[in-house]
Amino acid sequence: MIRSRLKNLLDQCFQQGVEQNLWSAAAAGLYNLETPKHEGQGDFATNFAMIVAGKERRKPREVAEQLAALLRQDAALVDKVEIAGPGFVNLFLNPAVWSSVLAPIAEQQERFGLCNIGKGIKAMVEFVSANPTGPLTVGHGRNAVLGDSVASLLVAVGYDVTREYYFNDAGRQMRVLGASLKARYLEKLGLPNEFPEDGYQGGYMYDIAQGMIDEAGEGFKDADLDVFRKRAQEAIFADIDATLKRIGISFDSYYNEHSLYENGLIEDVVAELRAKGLVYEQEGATWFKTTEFGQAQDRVIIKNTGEPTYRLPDIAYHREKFRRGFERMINVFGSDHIATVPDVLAGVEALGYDKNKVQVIMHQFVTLMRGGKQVKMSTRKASFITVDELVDEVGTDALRFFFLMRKADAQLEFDLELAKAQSQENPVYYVQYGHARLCSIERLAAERGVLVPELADVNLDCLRELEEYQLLKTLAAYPSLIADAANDLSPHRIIFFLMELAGQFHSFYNKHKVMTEDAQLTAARFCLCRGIKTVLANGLGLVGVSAPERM
RNA sequence: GCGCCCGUAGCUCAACUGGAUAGAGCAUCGGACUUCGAAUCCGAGGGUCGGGGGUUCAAAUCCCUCCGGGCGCACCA
Repeated sequence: MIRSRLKNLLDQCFQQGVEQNLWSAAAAGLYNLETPKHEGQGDFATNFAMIVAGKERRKPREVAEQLAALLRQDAALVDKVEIAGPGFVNLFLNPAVWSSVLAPIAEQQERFGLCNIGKGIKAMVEFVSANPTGPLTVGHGRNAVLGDSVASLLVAVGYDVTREYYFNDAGRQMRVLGASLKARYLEKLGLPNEFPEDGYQGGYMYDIAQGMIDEAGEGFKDADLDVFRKRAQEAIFADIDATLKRIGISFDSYYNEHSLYENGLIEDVVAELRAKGLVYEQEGATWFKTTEFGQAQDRVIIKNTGEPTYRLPDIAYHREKFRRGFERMINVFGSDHIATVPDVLAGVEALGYDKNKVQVIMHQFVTLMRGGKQVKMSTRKASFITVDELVDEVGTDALRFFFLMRKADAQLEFDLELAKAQSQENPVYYVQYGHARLCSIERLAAERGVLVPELADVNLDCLRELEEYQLLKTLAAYPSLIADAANDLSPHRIIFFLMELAGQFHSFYNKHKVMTEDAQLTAARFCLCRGIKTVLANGLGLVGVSAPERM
């Protein structure tokens, strides 16, 4: 790509300078190549001179002059070099260079923008991981979309990605769930019942109870609590699965916390920690010396009841991730789970694994607004908005787009009323409309019998307008944007890129005709449009939003 | 009280991870459809980057401190 060609040139010049004793090798890898914000500062700029000068106590502009002379050698690529400000070296590329981006797009199509910096390394993205106690809520929705898009990004840059859902269908939580269902079941039959104090109050419990009545009437009235637990769990999981499918998410594997017990992996971890002297007994409980790993206090891993706390299975689970051969593990958590992270990392470290291979994406809450007032949500109480309800209101595309519009560590405000009202002027439509428009141009060309040419036969030098130049530049930036977004685990960058590309296209469209009197120019613009269409479709696909041909 | 996150235009958010004159979208005001889709475009106004110190050629970005908001701080998950 153009950027990497230029980066190579810059590195070459750096080497040449070292060989000619213009500067030492001290600044190797420290300078960067950036795209300036303002017109007139070139297509690219480098802080090279300031970095080198800083290392050697020289004047930046003097270094800049030397670098500029070296860069000017490649006249095919570089048109003009200017020194500006405190010592920036601004590079103006030969205009013809930019249109060269259209060839790889045409050639690679839906693969354009992908790369292999992941080198097939096994990576896991663990997300959602909600226990089956109720439908997915808005917070889960953000987690799901974020995790899925991060996984897609890693796939795009060449990792071998597994999407995993970790859940627990045992434990106290689930017993309460079973008891809640039984109470609702009996209630529906008009029989005496006892709803648990901290039971699950959502209306979905009645639905599941009704299902049981439809199936067997009173047949379950003397059934064991466990039967109810199982019924509830299965029904709710099916529901969660259906919701996830609706928003285009599927998992490669599900990992049940309970299996860690069945396979004796929990005891293994305790035994191993004990052998390392990292565990002790106190007041009937078993403690893990997390203070040895920089924490303020030790933590209980087995309660005096003999039951492990959540930490122990979490640690065992992460050890399994390592044992299964994952080199990179990413966990997507809501901010309310932040406290669990240091404990798990301490456990991983204690067991002799590299904790740096585990990365956590922590996203802040979604604050749900209704009529300017915040809606408080709780899974247990009936007052929550589900992902399903959101999809009903705004659709999958808008939902995914909205959840990705903010970086993970910022809170996300979701105004229901606005989301409904905005269904016509939603930002997602802005991008999709660009794609639909491009499709429409092609349809019209076909109707008029205008030949859409092969790229090889087209003279791209006629793309001389400012808008065309900007579009080509943006298209050329797409591959490095994907790499950066993957590197930062920041899918929101794709959203912003798409809005910019769509915006540039809309401006271009309003100012210039694609189909003109000039056959050469028309041909070149067709090629440009196809490039834009491909990149829009690729970017939308990466974040799981559709690219409609009509709307 | 302690830990993590956030504070940028009236509102919701960006800012290529330390770069040059801080940018978009809503909202407001004013323009553009007999011509490839007006779900669009063009223009205008709007800022002590929460306050204050520091680090250096360069700070919204890093460090310290204070203020304000969110989330945690269990032998719940």
